[in-house]
Amino acid sequence: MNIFLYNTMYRELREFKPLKDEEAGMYACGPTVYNYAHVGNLRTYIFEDILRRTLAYAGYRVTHVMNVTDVGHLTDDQDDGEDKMLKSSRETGMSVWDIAEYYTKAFFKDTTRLNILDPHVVCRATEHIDDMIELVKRLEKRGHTYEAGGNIYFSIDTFDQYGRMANLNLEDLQSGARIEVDQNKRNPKDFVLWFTKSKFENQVMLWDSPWGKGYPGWHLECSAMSMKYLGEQFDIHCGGTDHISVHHTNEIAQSEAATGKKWVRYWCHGEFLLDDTGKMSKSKGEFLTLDLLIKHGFDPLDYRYFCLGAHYRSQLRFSFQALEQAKTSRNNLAARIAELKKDQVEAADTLDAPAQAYVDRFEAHAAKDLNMPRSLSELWGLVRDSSIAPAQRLAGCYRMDLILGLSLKDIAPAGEELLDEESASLIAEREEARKDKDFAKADTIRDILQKRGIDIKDTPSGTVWRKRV
RNA sequence: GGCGCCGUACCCAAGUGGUAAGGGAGAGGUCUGCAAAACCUUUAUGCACCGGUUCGAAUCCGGUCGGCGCCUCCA
Repeated sequence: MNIFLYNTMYRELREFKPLKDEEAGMYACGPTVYNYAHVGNLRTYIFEDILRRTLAYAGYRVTHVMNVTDVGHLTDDQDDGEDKMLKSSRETGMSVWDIAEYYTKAFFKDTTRLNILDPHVVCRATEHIDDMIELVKRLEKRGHTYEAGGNIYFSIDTFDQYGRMANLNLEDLQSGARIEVDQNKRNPKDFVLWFTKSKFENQVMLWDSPWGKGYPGWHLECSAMSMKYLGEQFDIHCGGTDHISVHHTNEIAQSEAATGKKWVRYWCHGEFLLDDTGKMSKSKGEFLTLDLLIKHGFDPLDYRYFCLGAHYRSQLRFSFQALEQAKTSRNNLAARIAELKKDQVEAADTLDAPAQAYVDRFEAHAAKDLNMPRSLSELWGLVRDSSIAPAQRLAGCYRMDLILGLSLKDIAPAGEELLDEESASLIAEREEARKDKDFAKADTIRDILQKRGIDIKDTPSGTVWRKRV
């Protein structure tokens, strides 16, 4: 299985060839834990999960590293704006450390519910300050830094290829210098590596450094931690599309300037999920969280399925109507899987040619830049191909689910779902009514059961029911 | 201003040179006490519009109109 990924660095699909045979190292930009994740954030982690699962499916030993940004950062490099962690702390009365802990837990609770596999390494910025300081020292030694106004800056003019991935034109950037306000910067796109002057009162996250007590610039952690866990050169770095022009651009500059080596081989970026107003934001009060979707009656996997319906590099507009359609579709899929499992049918150990043909196409679509809409379409094709034996179809579906992550194995066989007593007695009562030809009563009970999430089917061989997923 | 993207059926959404995947919704049929499910049939001679290239274009090129994202902490 040869995987092709769209590489932002070259703006084209390129075959994935890892640094080391059989191994794939990937670093994913993780959350800043000052608030709950919104579903737009989560879309990106679903994309990364698909990437990871596809690599593993293809036989690579994957090392998936993700950072957790638990250091408060300025809202921009101009030293204005607010520190998000501090802001959250002030608003909730919790300490910044507790805030970080609380939202980190909330984040992983969400990802777990979405069947997103835990990264092999989760690294917290606050636990890697020494590594960041070491990196700044290396940059200092190589002449890429300068001190001004108490802060240590990275000088982008000392790095040849600055802005290459983002197609930034340095002269255009320079011309914008006149309107910049930070007099400390030699070039307006220079960025801070280490702050020693905090304008914030109550700044509690401070560390000693050769340049004084302070805290790291926000690009630093990803460079320092990714290299620590994956080496100075590694295969894949991914994140949201918004990171291309600033965050990743600066990471590349400081990483490659420090080592003198090419850093990352494949850059993969997930597109945004939009809401009605366009961009999703956390600053508008209530925003779309996974919990909110659950409150509206959706299963987290409905959202995962919804995301699978669009390609990760396409913007996707969120709407409850579209999510509702995804939910229905997933439910129908589960019903078919349940039907295949009926009568103790087990997945076959090996695939015959007809089922394998579907799996082959599925793999081809996944391998071509993670085309989940197409892959999903092959799943549907297999599921409803009645010329193929249930055991074969099941086996094929399970294979596909290794990448899709829809928990198809967990679906109970038709008629074997757990049922609460009340529903069970309602079903029995309805049976009686039908025997007595009291169809009005039977239909009323059927409606009640419907509302409880139980579908009723009267077949020639008796009544069967199914719990919607 | 710089970078980039999109406009495909009623809805969501793939497809980037060879004649429109899939899902949701709808319609007809078989079945049923009625339903549901399942199965069969069905819903874009056309992919914003106008030109061009080509044997052939939703796909390439040019233009027009419309919509969007990033560039500032954000996935």
